Amino acid sequence: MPGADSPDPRSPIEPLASLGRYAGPATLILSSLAQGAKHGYALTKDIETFAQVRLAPGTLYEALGRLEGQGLIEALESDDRRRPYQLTATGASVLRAHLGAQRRVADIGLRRLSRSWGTT
Amino acid sequence: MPGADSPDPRSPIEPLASLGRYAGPATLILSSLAQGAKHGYALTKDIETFAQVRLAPGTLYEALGRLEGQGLIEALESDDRRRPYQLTATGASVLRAHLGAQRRVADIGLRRLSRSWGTT
DNA sequence: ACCCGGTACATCGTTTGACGGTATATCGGT
DNA sequence: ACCGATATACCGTCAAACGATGTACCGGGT
Repeated sequence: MPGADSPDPRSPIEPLASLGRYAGPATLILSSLAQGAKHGYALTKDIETFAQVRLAPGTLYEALGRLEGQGLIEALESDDRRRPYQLTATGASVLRAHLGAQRRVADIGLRRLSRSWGTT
Repeated sequence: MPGADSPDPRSPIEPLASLGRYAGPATLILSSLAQGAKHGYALTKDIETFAQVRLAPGTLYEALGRLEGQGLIEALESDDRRRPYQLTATGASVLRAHLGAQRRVADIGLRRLSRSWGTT
């Protein structure tokens, strides 16, 4: 029986997040921008769609500021009130390395899981 | 050095971490335990090996406490001074869901990257 | 014309996780 | 006996994540 008598399963098992502070707003933003330039609000929506994660406005805009300061993204000047950002070459290579590592780690974990906790 | 004309590339592009606060000590710990029960120090070493991430002692033991409190892992009584932990059934299913989601997101990001920033 | 909800961004205070340093103790090898 | 590796615990600090709040503009419906 899926342990129901344990101390404090504080949240009901949401896939991402739910493991303490969610790890990667930055990763999600960069992954979204990998598709093409977007402004903040569009990022929120896109991320919500492809990752099922809702970033709080504070999280989003603060992360954008940081990523820009690190040269991973850059702002495009806007015609209207929207502030679009695009990935820089550095950003793309950092993201590639990061996602690669993340994917390798996830694969290892999943392999270990099926060995000891076989779904099969 | 790579990309030196941007504002503040604060760290030199280490694969994991380097994107602000690293996201997933909890994930790493659970993934390590998916292989079998381990005590704290052994976890540090294993994680260092399979993920190239060095968890600070504080990070490790505090995370262990939280994970136990959430019923995702449980302590085994020890013969000596080591405190081994093992994954619970809940922990295994949470981990599986999390790694699955993480892997899907990573795949999407990588696919987007190769479309717009072709590695090929 | 008016209102309302969606779009869009900025800023602030609080919480909490990540981190590293320090302390402590034991064990094995030389 | 010493020293480094093993092993855990307990801090204080810092920054990131978050939600709330505030602002403002735009378009559609009534």
